[in-house]
Amino acid sequence: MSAAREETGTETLTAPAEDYLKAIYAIGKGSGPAATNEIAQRLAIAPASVSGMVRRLADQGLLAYERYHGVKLTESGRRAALRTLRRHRVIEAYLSQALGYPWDRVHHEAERLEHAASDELVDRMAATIGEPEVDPHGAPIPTRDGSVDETEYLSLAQLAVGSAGVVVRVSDEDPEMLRYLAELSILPGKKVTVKSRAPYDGPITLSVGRQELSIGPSLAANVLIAPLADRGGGRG
Amino acid sequence: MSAAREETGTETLTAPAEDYLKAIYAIGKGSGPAATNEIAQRLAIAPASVSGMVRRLADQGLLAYERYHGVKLTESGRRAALRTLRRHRVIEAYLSQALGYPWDRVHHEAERLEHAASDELVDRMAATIGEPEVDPHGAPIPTRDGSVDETEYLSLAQLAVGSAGVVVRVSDEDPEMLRYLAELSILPGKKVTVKSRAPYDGPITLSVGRQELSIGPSLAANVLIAPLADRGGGRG
DNA sequence: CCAGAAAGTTAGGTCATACTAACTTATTTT
DNA sequence: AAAATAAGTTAGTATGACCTAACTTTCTGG
Ligand SMILES: [Mn+2]
Ligand SMILES: [Mn+2]
Ligand SMILES: [Mn+2]
Ligand SMILES: [Mn+2]
Repeated sequence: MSAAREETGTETLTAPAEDYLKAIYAIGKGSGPAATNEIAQRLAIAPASVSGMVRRLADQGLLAYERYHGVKLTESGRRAALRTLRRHRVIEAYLSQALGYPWDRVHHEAERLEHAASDELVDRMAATIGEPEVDPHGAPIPTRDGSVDETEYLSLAQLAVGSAGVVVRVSDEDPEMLRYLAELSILPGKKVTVKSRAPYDGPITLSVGRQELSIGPSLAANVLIAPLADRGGGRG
Repeated sequence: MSAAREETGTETLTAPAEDYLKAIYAIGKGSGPAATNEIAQRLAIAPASVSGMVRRLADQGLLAYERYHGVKLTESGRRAALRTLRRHRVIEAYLSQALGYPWDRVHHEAERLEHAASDELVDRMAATIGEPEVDPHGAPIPTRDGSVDETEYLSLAQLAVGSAGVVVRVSDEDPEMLRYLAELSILPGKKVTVKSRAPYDGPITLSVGRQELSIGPSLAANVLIAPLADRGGGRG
């Protein structure tokens, strides 16, 4: 076996490479293999381009790649992904807490800064705002040494009718959605109770605080919940 | 004249393009033309590569380029250069003031962040630290609308023996030099008096506060001074 | 189990940015 | 003013990252 250019140590990754690794990590959280098409879709890139990039990343020892069968992160790839994820989330938290940046725009800004900020800067940011454990959307921040809370939560769309939970996390990419969630006051930390769910992708009615409201299932799918132990938490 | 692709508006500049524009601005402060070799040297790039890049920037309407005779910034190029310079210096000031970043390392960090930070972020940073007018090395920060103080100062190497001045600015790129200057307490705002200068590039003796010290001319050339009006300020 | 659909790859471009080597133009020196 | 030197450009190559079009492999459902 003619060993390809293995990881020689810490050759610096390009911004696109870091974004690929993050995307691959996000798909199947490092467990299952990530499909070319899904990577392509997440990054808004043609599948053909993904094939090419994936080969390069595999040559660098960051991915295990089997032609026609998707990719998985290697240990080294996972470390790199988590390093970028930490940067991204610390930056989001810092922008939000230290600079009053609105929560619907931190993601876009962090998406570029994550590739430019040094570890030292990121650590200083984290220290300055008191070593936050989650970003403004509730996503857990990996630690310096590369561990993360990988708890999987139910989405609001999966929560059983009648049960209650606390919003732990919302998806962070769509500014318009974030503004709408804030308007409805569906925010990390808020307690919600599912009142009803209409069939055939119908609206979900819930109470947040003292208000009652009704949202569509695709919005609900973007809100993750930690169930409060009362009336069972499984899918309804 | 077959008009090349003129500036169509605000096509986003790449990081290398922004660095070229900054370098060209720094050479001859927008007045004289910048020589290919000098651009190459500042950016640590081969002269041949500069020829290529300069042509592309000229095609974008950012430079006036005459083959074999160097380049000048156009109005649009100058604006772009000052936009990047503002980002760079605000970032340096912010890192230093808000995050306690040491002054010998802010430049390196800002050199990357300047290409990733949005105008909004830079403006928030500036606001947070009270709209600074100079960066940690004393360089003036361009305003949002693109004006800068372009006062030219004498260097400590040019200051007449016997005359005094205030350190306004030191060059910012070499961390080791910056640490040494801090050690000698040659810092922006400090008053210095030139006591003597030995011929043939000999050491320059000066007093800073109550201490007397002696530095080489190449270090002195990196320290800019606002003369205090007493015993004439011209070259000695 | 096999045809059609879906998924994925290769082939062949493009663009930006850099390099070295070879050449051309400009400047300086004699 | 010619020769020598310095400065600058072109030619040809490489790499990374993207694209579309055409092809191949895998999956699926009848
Ligand atoms: Mn984000
Ligand atoms: Mn990114
Ligand atoms: Mn600087
Ligand atoms: Mn830069």
